[in-house]
Amino acid sequence: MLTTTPTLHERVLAWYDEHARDLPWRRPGTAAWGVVVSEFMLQQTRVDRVLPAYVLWLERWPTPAELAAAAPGDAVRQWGRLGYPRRALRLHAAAAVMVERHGGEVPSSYADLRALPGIGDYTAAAIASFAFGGRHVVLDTNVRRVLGRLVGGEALPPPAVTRAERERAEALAPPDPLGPRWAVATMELGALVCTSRAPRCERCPVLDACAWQRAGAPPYDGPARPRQRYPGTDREVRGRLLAVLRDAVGPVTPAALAAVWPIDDQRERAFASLVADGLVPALTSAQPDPAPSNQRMPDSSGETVRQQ
DNA sequence: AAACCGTGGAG
DNA sequence: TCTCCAAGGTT
Repeated sequence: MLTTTPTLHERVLAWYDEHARDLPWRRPGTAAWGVVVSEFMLQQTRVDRVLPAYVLWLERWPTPAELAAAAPGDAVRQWGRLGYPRRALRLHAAAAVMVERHGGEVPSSYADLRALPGIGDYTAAAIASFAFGGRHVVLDTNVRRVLGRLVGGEALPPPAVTRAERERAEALAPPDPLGPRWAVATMELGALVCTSRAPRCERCPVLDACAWQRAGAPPYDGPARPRQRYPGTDREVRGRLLAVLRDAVGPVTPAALAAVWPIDDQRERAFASLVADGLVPALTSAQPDPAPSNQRMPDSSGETVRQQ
């Protein structure tokens, strides 16, 4: 019988068929909205942390319309400690646009998706591909790393997406029959095998074709990657303020906020940025439950004030 | 276009 | 322990 050696594409897809994780947003029948929610949550957040949050979110808001009808503050609270809580506000805003301009449905085209708040190049391509079967170049950190090693022969991709990377990804897009699965498969390969720190090259289905491996797996030598500091920065202060505001059952006193960080001007600056982002307004707007009026609530100018 | 925006787990 | 960084987006 006639056998031909599998192509690189076929090998990656075969690997995916055997090793892909069973993630809820990949299950057949998942609504586009589920894909949207998963993609927002997965922005800079690992799968294992997203899983429980994803389930709870969809139980509470199974459709864009239901989220859009909720208060933004509820979205931020439901977001919990996933991180980057502006994503919760943007997801809420995106749901509102879906209701207002797309009949309550998730738009299927890349252009319409790209126009929604919180959706950039990657997320638009991902939703269009995964939820609607479109074929787009999906260039996330995993794909960038996989292609960078496999084709480019480099340990890690440069700090920002380059044109060369995009052209390389387009050149490698498989012919039609393999379709949009190429994107998920390469992402999964990057997540499980071709990892950033300690790649499991023994398990790689295309090890023999890897330019980086062939070159002896040289270390990264590109431009310095910006290191993200956290301790002592405004981000840490924001995080602490957020935790207080998010977890508060009733009104929040200025003293409770002050207790979070001892440096007054830094704390006030962080607070002001939370106001500007809409996070403080969302978290301190009148709740349906507790009685309003003379509650002491933070204000936009400083942290000392009361609710209207 | 460089810097900023949370949080937590892995190595 | 401490560093790195994780399905990015926005300004």
